[in-house]
Amino acid sequence: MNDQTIDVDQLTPGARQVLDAASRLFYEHGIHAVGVDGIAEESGVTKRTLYNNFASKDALVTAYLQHRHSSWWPRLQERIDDAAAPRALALFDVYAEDALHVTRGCAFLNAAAELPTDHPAFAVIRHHKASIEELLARLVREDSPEEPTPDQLGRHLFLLLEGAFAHQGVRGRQLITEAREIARSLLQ
Amino acid sequence: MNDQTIDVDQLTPGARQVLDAASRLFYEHGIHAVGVDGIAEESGVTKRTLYNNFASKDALVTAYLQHRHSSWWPRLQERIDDAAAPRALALFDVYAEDALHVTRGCAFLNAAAELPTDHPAFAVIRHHKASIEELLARLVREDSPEEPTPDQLGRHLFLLLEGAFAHQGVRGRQLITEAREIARSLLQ
DNA sequence: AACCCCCTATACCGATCTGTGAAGTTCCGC
DNA sequence: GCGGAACTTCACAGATCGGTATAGGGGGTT
Repeated sequence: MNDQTIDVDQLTPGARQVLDAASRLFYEHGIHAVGVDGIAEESGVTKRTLYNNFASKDALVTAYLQHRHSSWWPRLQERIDDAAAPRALALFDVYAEDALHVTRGCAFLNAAAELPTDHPAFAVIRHHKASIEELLARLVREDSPEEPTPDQLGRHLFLLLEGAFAHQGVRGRQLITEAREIARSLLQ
Repeated sequence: MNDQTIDVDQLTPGARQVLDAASRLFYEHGIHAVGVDGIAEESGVTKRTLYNNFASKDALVTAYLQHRHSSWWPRLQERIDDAAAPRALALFDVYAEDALHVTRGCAFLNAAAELPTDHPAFAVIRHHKASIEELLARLVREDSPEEPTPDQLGRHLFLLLEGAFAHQGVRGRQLITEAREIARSLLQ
């Protein structure tokens, strides 16, 4: 399924440093505001090493989002597995915890705001958001089988979650806890 | 209140062309992806004229968002005035109509994703979003006085609206109509 | 030993970035 | 017809952009 995911453990040390530095800088300052010179300097590696490991800046941007998704997703799954019904609230909990260091909102929506829709990374963005929406829909179907319209409830929770997350960089992190409270009341 | 708004009618013709072209390009391609050379070329004026009317690219970015808010807000108010209760749904209607040409989601959230938080335009972004949230809260208080927690319902609608709008560039425009349907059911 | 891979350093490419300088033109109100 | 605002063209500055070139060092495998 995820044939494109980045296996961090098999990256060369230099490549790992490049990806880490690029992730920090892209998220903090935006993609177009960060140059490859800055990434190389921040990662303690020369541009030659950067281009030995990543074909282009665009490829590095794609790897940034792929890695962000593929390292976060198992952590979310773990929290879902440990949660009691309604497990959908576990997503809000994870987002609320992340909010302490994820101070500029959703990295995927931020990237979508900057990239052309035919950029290779755009497929990663769509995959990430579709995964979350499908996960919420499944959790609602399984945990609230008496619900007459589980699909609509799933989308309802998705909009609450993403609305709060999208505004995190503008409004701050209390919005996500308010969204969780609203979601909790919806799930009885 | 709005001492910083741009009065389009008293801009010089060249300045107006610059602002229009910059607005198109900033929204379509992002702020950092667009250079002043491209804005000058697209607007049919020279860079000299651009800098005679705007102190810097940052000032032009700020004017772009100020104008976008100050030209859209009266149109929204008009629709609110003409709407029947619950008037909050009129916001969803306006967003749904805008979606036909506003294909890359919210210009203010997109800008917030690219700009540093101390950029002058960031205050415009916060003002815009606070205005919408306050408007929704007021409409709910006035139209649904029987509601036990009108503030929470207002925030609930805000999150639905903004969640759908934020995803418009990724998921397309049917999400906003689904959000409207959910909002309608919440308002009975 | 030879080889290969990954790394280093430094210099360079053409293009583009924001912003400025100087000088000349068009148009409008007085 | 004059002044001035707004415009034009052209050139340029200094920096930075993404990306490449050359040359060599360090360590592990065979």
